[in-house]
Amino acid sequence: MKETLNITLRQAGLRVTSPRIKIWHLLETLPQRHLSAEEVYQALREMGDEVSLATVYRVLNQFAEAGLVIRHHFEEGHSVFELDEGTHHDHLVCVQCGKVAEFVDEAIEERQSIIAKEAGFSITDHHLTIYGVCSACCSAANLRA
Amino acid sequence: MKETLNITLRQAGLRVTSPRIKIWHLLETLPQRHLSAEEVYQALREMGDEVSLATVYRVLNQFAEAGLVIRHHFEEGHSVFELDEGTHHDHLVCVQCGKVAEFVDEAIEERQSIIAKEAGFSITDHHLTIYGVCSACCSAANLRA
DNA sequence: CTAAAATTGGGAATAAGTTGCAATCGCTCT
DNA sequence: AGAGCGATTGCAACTTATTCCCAATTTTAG
Repeated sequence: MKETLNITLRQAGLRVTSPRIKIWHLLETLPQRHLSAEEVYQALREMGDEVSLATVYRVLNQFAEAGLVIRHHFEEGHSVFELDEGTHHDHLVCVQCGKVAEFVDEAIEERQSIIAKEAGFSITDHHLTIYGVCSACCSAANLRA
Repeated sequence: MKETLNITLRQAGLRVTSPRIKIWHLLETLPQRHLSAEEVYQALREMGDEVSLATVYRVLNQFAEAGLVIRHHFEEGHSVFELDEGTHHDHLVCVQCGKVAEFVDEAIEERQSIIAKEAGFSITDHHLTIYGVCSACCSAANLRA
């Protein structure tokens, strides 16, 4: 896996540096797949792998540029990054706790192509995000009420 | 129309003030339906209707809260607002010229509800945006190539 | 191992949006 | 129409998210 990263970085024209390795490793191993720059920074700091915040931002931008990660703009006022595993999916975001779930729906994908074609658009990308309250937060709200 | 606004504002629990009238009027009359707070501020200033930027932000938030406008988070790092004409729609954004087109697709809407239900989410909102190159920009690109 | 080029850290700078507060305005009651 | 009170505004100071600047350090080709 380490080899893979070296090669990947080189292909992207990026030198293999400690911050880049740490950030990549974090994204690869953390169970939470969707992280903000700040969260990446904190997570690294907590595991003793200090990387300056400026560098976290720079590296995430470079990774995004190189297509290694995907940047999302949910409704929170900051970007969220996720490793690009090559498998496209859309998102369900809990507006209460911020948790993110993923899904794919062939029917929707298909309709999108049709719509774009009808409008004369040549699709480059698309983002479908469903916002709502997750089951956990729903129950919590009910208890409180 | 003026009466309508008065009533609408009252129903939202908002007093009928000059900034709110100006901003509403702007959103109603400008051909460009999708505006950022900054753009609203500039447009007003250009037509001699000064409203402080802080107030523009406050009013747009209140309008959004009251459901009079819809707030979008496209990929630009700032919110854009659009008058809510009551007809839900999603967006096609040209990544070349920035033009925004709207569309609705019942099949997609339906699938979304199903997906949310399956995930135990209680939907509050959703944004589907298709990014691509519009026909005009496509032809332009072809001519150049 | 060396030097040039890339990268980093840290703080200052910027952009977008929010907030505290005193002055002003809109609305209700008379 | 006028008074009073709470809502609203403008301004400036403050967040938050992110980028920029630059001296010091690290990578990598040779």
